[in-house]
Amino acid sequence: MHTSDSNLPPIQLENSLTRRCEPLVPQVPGRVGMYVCGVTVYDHCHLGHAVPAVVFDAIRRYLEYRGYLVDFVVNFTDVDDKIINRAHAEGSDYLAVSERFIASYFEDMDRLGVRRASLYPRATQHIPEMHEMIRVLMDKGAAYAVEGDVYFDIARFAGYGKLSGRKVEELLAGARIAADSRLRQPADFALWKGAKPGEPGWDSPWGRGRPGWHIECSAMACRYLGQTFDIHGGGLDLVFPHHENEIAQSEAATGQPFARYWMHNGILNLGGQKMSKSIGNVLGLKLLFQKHSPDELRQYLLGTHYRSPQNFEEDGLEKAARAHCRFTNVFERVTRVLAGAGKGAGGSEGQAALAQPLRKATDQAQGRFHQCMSDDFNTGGALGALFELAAELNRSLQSAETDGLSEGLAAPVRQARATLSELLGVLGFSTAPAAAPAAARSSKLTGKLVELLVELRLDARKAKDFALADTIRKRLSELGVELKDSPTGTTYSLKV
RNA sequence: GGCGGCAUCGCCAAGUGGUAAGGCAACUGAUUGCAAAUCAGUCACCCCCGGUUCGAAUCCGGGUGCCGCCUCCA
Repeated sequence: MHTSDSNLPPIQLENSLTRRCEPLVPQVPGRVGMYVCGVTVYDHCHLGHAVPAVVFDAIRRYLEYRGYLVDFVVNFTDVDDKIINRAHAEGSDYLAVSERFIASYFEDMDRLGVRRASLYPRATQHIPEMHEMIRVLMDKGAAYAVEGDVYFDIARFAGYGKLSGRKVEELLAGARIAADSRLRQPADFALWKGAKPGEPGWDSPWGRGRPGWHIECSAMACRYLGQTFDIHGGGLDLVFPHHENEIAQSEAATGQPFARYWMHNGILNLGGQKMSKSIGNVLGLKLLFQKHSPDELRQYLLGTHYRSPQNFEEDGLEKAARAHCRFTNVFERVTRVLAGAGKGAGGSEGQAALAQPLRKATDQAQGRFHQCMSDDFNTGGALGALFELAAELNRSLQSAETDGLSEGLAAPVRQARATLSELLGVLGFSTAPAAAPAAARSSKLTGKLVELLVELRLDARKAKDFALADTIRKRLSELGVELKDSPTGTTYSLKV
């Protein structure tokens, strides 16, 4: 990994709390504490869940690339109404449900190439920490118990509304909040919910019950990252009430600022509405994996800025897949040309003139990549820079493909490939020249069989039996094997 | 109703004061037995109306449209 390089632009990010772009200055130099809201594990993940996962994965990777040590915490909400309901419906218990979907979550995220966070704390394993925070809030008079429930008194926290821009007076009116006469004001929220019969519960000073939704994040973030930490992330849809309430209860309890920077990813829409389980317009990841590779999904998700809303279109993933092909193609090509390097000495004259522009393009791409990523993690712009490098690399390879690669051009070509590969890696793509060629991905027998057909087809082409050659290519294509002829031979690739 | 966000080529999408990156699609040409890939070329005055400025997609005011949140939600 890189160490800090003073030549690189300082990292700036848009802070939801201040609504401004601010330089990232970690509390502890060289070290970033980051907490991102994970999922409530009551079902499989859909594409909407992949947005923050992939986005913050890329952010984390970039921070580490820049030399920061990142303490990255992602929570699981493993007890709540939906989990309990599902358990009831299945005749199992909440643990069985949450365990199953935590496993499913890891399965999907691993496949997506999301690097594991430093820690995945679960709500039910941090009941004592939550009790302690609630107790402090009670002692300070910021919380009150009613019939086994404990509520946070928003009137006792002066900063309430500072994240979401809401005014307490308006919340007091509480247009859409069902009036609960037991509450001091309608917008007070539960820290602890008394357990109803048949519900899971934990003993507490206020009676048997379970945690409110917001308290887990406060308790676990403080436990692992400290009362004040650097970055708190999550979906834009969590700003209110979830994150607002996290701030209120944490800061009321500790008297310290909670997260210093808040980052919110835009929401993925489908059919003009948020992709959401309750609306029913979701695309499950497991389903998408049948048609698309992890890199294609990542290309789609990182093609747009993380804060922008993204509207899912029918052919959106298809386009992203085609776009990503440019990278896989250029890597294949470089590998092929490098393998044949030295075989033909021709073209050195013309190729010598290509070396310098390629070096320059490599430097430029690197510079632009950093410039974009430093400026609030502009992955779309960064990808644009990488496409330009890919194009320059292709340009350089034009003559080398037929005439052989000259000695002088080989070095900058290797350098360009290394840079492209490295920077794609920073964004979390698995595309890389070293990545197993198609043949190695398939079972040995499949590879040998395809090679056999390619050989037979080559004989046919030599014999000018193009009808047979085309039939072989067409039939293989129908089976998901794409053949590509080039001056240096035929290569093939397997679809997904 | 309140609070936020967004509006750039057919589609996706960068760009935050100096006359519009990139990708997909399309068209023309090169290459190819044909494909694919690749290269070259073509393809936008930035939702509307005012204002500030020598100069605005970029700043200010006013509209319009879409989305999110205010209930569980990435």
